[in-house]
Amino acid sequence: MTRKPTKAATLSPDRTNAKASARASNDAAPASSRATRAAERRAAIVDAAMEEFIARGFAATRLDDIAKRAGVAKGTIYLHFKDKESMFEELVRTVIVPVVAKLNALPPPTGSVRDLVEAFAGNFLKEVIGTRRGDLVRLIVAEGPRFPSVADFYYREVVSRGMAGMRALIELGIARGEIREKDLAQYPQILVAPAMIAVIWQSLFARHAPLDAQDMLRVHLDLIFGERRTT
Amino acid sequence: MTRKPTKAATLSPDRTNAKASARASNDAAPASSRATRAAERRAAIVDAAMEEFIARGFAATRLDDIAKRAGVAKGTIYLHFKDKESMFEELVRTVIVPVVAKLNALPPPTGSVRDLVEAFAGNFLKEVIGTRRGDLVRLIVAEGPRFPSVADFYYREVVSRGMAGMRALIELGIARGEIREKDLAQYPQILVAPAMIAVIWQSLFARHAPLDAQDMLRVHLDLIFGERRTT
DNA sequence: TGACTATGACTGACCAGTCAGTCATCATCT
DNA sequence: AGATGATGACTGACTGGTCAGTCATAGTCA
Repeated sequence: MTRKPTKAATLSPDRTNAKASARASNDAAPASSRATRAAERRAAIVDAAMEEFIARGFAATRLDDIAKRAGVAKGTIYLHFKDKESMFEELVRTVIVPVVAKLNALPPPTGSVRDLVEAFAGNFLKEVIGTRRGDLVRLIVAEGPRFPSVADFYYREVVSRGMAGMRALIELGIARGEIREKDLAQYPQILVAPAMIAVIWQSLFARHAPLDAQDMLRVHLDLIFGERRTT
Repeated sequence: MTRKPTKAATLSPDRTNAKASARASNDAAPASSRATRAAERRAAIVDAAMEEFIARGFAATRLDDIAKRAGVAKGTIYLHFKDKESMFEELVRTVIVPVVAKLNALPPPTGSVRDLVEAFAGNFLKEVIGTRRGDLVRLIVAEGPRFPSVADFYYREVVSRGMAGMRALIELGIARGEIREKDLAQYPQILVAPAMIAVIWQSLFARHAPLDAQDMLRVHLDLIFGERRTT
């Protein structure tokens, strides 16, 4: 009963309007090859899906909403993705791969280990904590158990690499005498734990008690490296 | 069309069987008053719901499954809870309240601050990390943004109290000279971060790389209090 | 024009929530 | 004590609505 039969007569105008507004998002891009257009649409779908999945979680997200937000018809989604599930999986891959690429392009180890770690933390603060990317991390924590393939991918590409990198950094710090606690190299998790907590805190409790993540990370690094002497 | 008319004749035996098996779970408890029975059923529903929500998340959980697991008809659930949503909210309250009660029954501050914190960590390790309770924490992180009331409740009852308690402990440690880092009292999050990470790690990555949470917490405490001298 | 792409109405499965009916338990009367 | 009626806990088939996925049709580009 909710479904209106929708006379064929009203159909055509509707379609035209819908299309016009959909196009509005790309806008003024006449020199697009078919392939380029397709890629743009795919990107729009990925963005929209990310937004919706973060806001509602996998199960509660409607493909109709993703389509509307992307300015695309529902059927179009199925030209790019097999089904909802594999869309979610590919989405995570698509968003995470560039981050991993960035991490691999590590700045060459110059200066003290503390400076390195601090640069890292600064980056994380700017690029992850309190951003869409941070929400994605929370989403992975949320959906991980129901998407082993996503959890596996995330572990393989991000967690294990990140841990290895941090461990190397810690070992360097120990060798140079900047870090006292020898066993820390066994648990790089301790180094990154406050950063992860900050990510989660921002999306759950920022409303109740805003957290100065930057200052917290500073204190944490003081704890590990010893208090900073000058400024 | 899918629904079979189900002859009335087959109905009666079915009912009897269903009831028998349902009763089987309580079993050999003839001395139950109406009220007692009702409480037991409610508890069974809460347990079953917890299990299902943890395994599938809120949106993907079917009330039919909860009912089946609890050995109860679907309608019975609605005698105890208004709807799915408020069932979830009450579930979280029901499970968390006893934990809070336990925390309020703090052991009197005897011995060093490190011993106190260590006892605390030991408890957390045993009672939360790698248990259903730990999974519940992950569930709250997962569903929090879609259930502000749950996030609020959790913040009010657990997080803010926990933070206050930890802060007091840290200040005591600083006053007694056990803790160097003065600013730590501003961020009790740093103290508990590795414990939270352990909870999340266990439910996401234990399969790939099991984590010795106990040892990790030991290292973390060494970091804060300085290396243990004896033993 | 012909191949390819996009559309959105439609279908079928699925599921939260309802409610008419059943029956164990309890209260009251004889 | 035993019989009779009242109560409300419990049941599960059913309803109304939702939504993933399909496909006939329409549009677009080379």
